[in-house]
Amino acid sequence: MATKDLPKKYKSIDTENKWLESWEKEGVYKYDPEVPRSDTYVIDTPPPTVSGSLHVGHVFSYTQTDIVARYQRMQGKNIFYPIGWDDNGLPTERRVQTLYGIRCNPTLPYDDSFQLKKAKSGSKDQKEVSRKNFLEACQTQTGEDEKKYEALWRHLGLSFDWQQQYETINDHCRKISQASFLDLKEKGFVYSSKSPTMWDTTYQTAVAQAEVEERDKSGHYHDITFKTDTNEEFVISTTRPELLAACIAVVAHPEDERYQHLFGKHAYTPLFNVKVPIMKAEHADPEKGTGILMVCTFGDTADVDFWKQSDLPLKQIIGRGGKLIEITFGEDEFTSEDPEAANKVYSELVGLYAKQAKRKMAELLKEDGSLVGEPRPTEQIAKFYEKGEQPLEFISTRQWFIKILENKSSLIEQGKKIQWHPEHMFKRYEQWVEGLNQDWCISRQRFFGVPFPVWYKLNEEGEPDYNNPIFATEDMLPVDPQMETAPGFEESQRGQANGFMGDPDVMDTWATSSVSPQVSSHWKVDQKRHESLFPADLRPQAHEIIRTWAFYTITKSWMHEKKVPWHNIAISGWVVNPDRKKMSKSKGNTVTPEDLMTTYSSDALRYWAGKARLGQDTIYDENVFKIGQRLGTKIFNASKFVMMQLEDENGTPCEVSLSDITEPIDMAWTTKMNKLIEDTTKSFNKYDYNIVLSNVEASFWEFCDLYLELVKTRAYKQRELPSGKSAQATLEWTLKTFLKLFAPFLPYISEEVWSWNFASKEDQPSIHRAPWPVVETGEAFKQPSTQLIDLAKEIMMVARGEKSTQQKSLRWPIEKMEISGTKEHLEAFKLFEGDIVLAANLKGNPVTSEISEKPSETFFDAKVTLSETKE
RNA sequence: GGGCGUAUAGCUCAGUUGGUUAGAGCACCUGCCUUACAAGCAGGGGGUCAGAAGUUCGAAUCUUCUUACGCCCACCA
Repeated sequence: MATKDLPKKYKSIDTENKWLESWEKEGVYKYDPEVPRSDTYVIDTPPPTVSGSLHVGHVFSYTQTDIVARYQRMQGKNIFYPIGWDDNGLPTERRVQTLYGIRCNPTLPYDDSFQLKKAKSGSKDQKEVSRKNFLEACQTQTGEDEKKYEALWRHLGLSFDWQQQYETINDHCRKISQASFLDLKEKGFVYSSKSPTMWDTTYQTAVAQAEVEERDKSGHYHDITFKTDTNEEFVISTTRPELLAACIAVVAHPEDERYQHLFGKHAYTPLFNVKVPIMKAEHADPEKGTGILMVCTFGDTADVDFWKQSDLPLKQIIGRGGKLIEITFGEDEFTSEDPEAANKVYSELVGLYAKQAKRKMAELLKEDGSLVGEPRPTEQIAKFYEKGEQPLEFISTRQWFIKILENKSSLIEQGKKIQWHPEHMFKRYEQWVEGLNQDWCISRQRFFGVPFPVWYKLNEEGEPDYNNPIFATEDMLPVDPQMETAPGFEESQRGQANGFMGDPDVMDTWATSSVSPQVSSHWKVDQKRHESLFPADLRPQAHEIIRTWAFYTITKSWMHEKKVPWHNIAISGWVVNPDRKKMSKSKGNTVTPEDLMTTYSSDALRYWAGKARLGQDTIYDENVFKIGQRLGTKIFNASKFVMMQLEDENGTPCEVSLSDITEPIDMAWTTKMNKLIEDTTKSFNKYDYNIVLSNVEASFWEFCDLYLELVKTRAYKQRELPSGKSAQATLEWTLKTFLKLFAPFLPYISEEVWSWNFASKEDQPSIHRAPWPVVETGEAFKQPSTQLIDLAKEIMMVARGEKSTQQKSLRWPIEKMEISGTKEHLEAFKLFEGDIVLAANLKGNPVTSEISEKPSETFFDAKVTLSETKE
């Protein structure tokens, strides 16, 4: 292409649209399954949660992975870079509920005439629909969102192989997830048990330790008087008086002087008159409250621990929905000295949410005279489900668990076998594993997720036999036990006495995400493919999910095959506000990535992401987009200019090759570029892509402002001579090299310029499949030092500085140039004197004089005198 | 309370194994239409490298302590 046909200005949006279509059409990023594992680079891409829209944080981290992928591709690797959508789980359910105004009721039958309609915003009415209808709605919605996500990712230039696309709810993922469950069961890592579990009352599901976060919560101390069976009194301080009916004991620290006389005695709870033992407990802190406290089932983890190692009864009064459930004093474990009075009090509480019950209880205690003074406000910290709004309760339910606790040390060992980038992120992993105190609860009492491939026999009373579950076999997968019949039964026996029932739960979304490498490799489905893709080379992810995604993936890979899931894990930082707090999604969405790409270009956003170090938080700063955008424009202009040097008056390109590079200053430049290639390749191999971009960027500006300025006249005016050819050959090779170095970061502008001439010259239609530059060894790169460039730079600075000080244009002629330097430096100067004369617009030749010592801070003493007139 | 990270110019960040006078971009000031680029170019001002002590001929860089901020974990009566 001749430069006269190029547009005057660079329009990124047109260029980007052109190339993203072309890449897909030409299959530039396609994975080739025939290439051996050793030449393949496998990425375990995070499947983004499909719940609305992507924000700048996604753009940031996904680009960083893409940069690595593109580099590896140019290194000649066959890239396996799939993209999946995480559409499982609560975020989708919540979104569907509000968008369509529907709610799942698993007892309803499927309605095939049901029409999905968007609900009016703000409408609180929710129509109940069957499980199947609900799941269909979820799939419709995620399908829509996924299309939007895909469009954004494509425009951002992420080099996925779109044919490897998957959704975590599809048959394949369900099959792998269920196969994983069965394999772990087979290997003895899975068990189910009924025990107190952290429970979210809003979503009515169990949650795992990893999904729990702590938040500040204001509460009130209630000082309540208890009486003992020896008619003594003491006061406990509690923030949860509503659990009084669930009190099973009163405890104080074994060495607490104040309560020695009470140990071994019993107390009566106020209002309910329940006789409970007064016991010693290490966890009671004499400094807190009154030092004596009630144990309820369950107020917190300490209660759970205490209950577990005691023989005391379990009194569950909080129901799955967070309300106080029906109980009767005088029956079973709910003993009371005065059941009638106790039931009367409790009748005022039953059906209330815990929060309401707390207030009611305060009133009742006050009337009763058991409340000392008024409740006192206090700040406390409570555990919340990360997506929930109400504090978690401990509720005894049956759940599936994976055995983590007995395998901690093996799992830490596995973590050590993986290269962490940055290295210190391993500490987070290690510390998390060390601190675990619960097995991994993988069952959730939800609907949109992967079901457990399990049924239970029902006995003659219709009660399930949990001790002898019926597991599906692998050939049945994926299976939905709610829809499909248990082996050995007829569908008519579902729910009948002596029949069967399907396990109603679904798996934690992490139970699926944690097999993402196996989902991609088709573990258990295509063994040959699995072996060629597993373990992966790279897992990119954010640091806050080291405790979930990274940990669970490492765990499962170890349990299934005693292998690490990947050899490297790259942890991206967060995008933060200037106050260093994580940018909230809502804030990030005020400016959408689409807007930013239109305003600044995809390359500009990628520039911003590429400048950030792995693991380091980055401040959201649109200034950086501007700089990236400017760089794109500069590459366009400079490239155009270089091409102009490489064609004759008719626009016909000149043929030059590396052997034409003969001028010492040109060789000094190529040598400098060689060093850049060497350094950047080293950095890239260490995943320090941000250093690569900074170095390439700085070198490129030096190329434009120094080297190009220095040799352009020679290249143009001496085009027929060897000296001109030397400059041309250097310019061509340098531009080609820069384009390749920029390509992983700025795929659009580099592809655009590549397409002008290099694509046909190098016989490689896409720069993204062109080889990464290697350190050259030919004659053109033999210049022993790069110092010539520095010498030339110094002279240029003196000339430019004088013109600037005199407020003259840079083309203003120089009358006289006097250079003093050592013999060695003057000889070096001779090598590029001609370029200086041309570039500085010097009349005549420089006057040189030899001095014995080099000036202290410069190479030369240089002085220029400007001409009187511009001519 | 435990662990990890960060602190360099007004702002955003580089600074490789300790080595002359600590760098870049943005912003600011002064100029300049130069075979591409005014979204450009040239020149300039601006820093006790968070603080203290130590190791060293030499410290932004290594050690110890302190401070501030961020994150993870623990503390939940």
